[in-house]
Amino acid sequence: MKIATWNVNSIRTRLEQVLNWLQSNPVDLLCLQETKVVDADFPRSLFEGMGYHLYLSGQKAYNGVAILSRTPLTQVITGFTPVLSNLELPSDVALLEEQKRIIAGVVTPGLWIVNVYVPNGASVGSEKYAYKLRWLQLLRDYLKLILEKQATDLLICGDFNVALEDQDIHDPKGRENHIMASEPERQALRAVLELGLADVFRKFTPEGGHFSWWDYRAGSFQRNRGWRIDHHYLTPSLSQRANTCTIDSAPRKLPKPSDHAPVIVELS
DNA sequence: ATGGCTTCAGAATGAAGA
Repeated sequence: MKIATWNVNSIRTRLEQVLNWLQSNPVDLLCLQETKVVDADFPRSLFEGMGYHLYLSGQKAYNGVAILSRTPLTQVITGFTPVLSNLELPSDVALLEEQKRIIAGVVTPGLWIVNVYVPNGASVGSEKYAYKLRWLQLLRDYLKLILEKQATDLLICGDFNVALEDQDIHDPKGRENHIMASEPERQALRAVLELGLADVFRKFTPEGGHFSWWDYRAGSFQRNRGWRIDHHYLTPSLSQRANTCTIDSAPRKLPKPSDHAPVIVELS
């Protein structure tokens, strides 16, 4: 089974590229972020024609996530509240649910897939930064409940907008005050992973210098000045089943690319 | 360089991304 994550920066703008990529890379599951379209306007038909079932959580202009799956998913949920609803909901949950950033479902009995688009956070100390940290806190609560009550195995993938290690950044100088690399962001993501999730890319590639995002500006891709911020995190028994995890930078070389590259994990 | 580029929305020397 192959599972890919890709922040496409608008599915309508990237439609042809995503379709072409799927033709060459017929993954079983494709998790998309930044679809930037309401569900009614999502270009479903060509994906359905390729045999995919679509599960969407989109909004106008910003954010938006989708899962494309060759087999139907069950128990598909969007947002945090379907999982948290039996608990006392935090007072700011409505604010955190406004932005469409999380969708999950069951692939096979006991195997959950979660697709996230973690907030960017703008700049360290900003209001959006606080929102990002709070969002990661709620993500932890959400995953804890799924892992305790529902999942035997879980894979969470997506655009995390955090580089956990300095070697995931082309130039980590000044990273302490840089969005996506500050210590509070790293700690917030580590707290999520402490539930028992591991970065499967590192199982195969211990060294740094591998990136999944390159800024559009200043020729960053051509100079390979990138960041590794798109990840697959797996529970231990699922991680044991992983055979490869690769970043496909080919789509980043095309005209009018997304600024992110797809990341693919293969499980036996 | 509070820059560089790209997207959407809608008419802003815009907001947001990362």
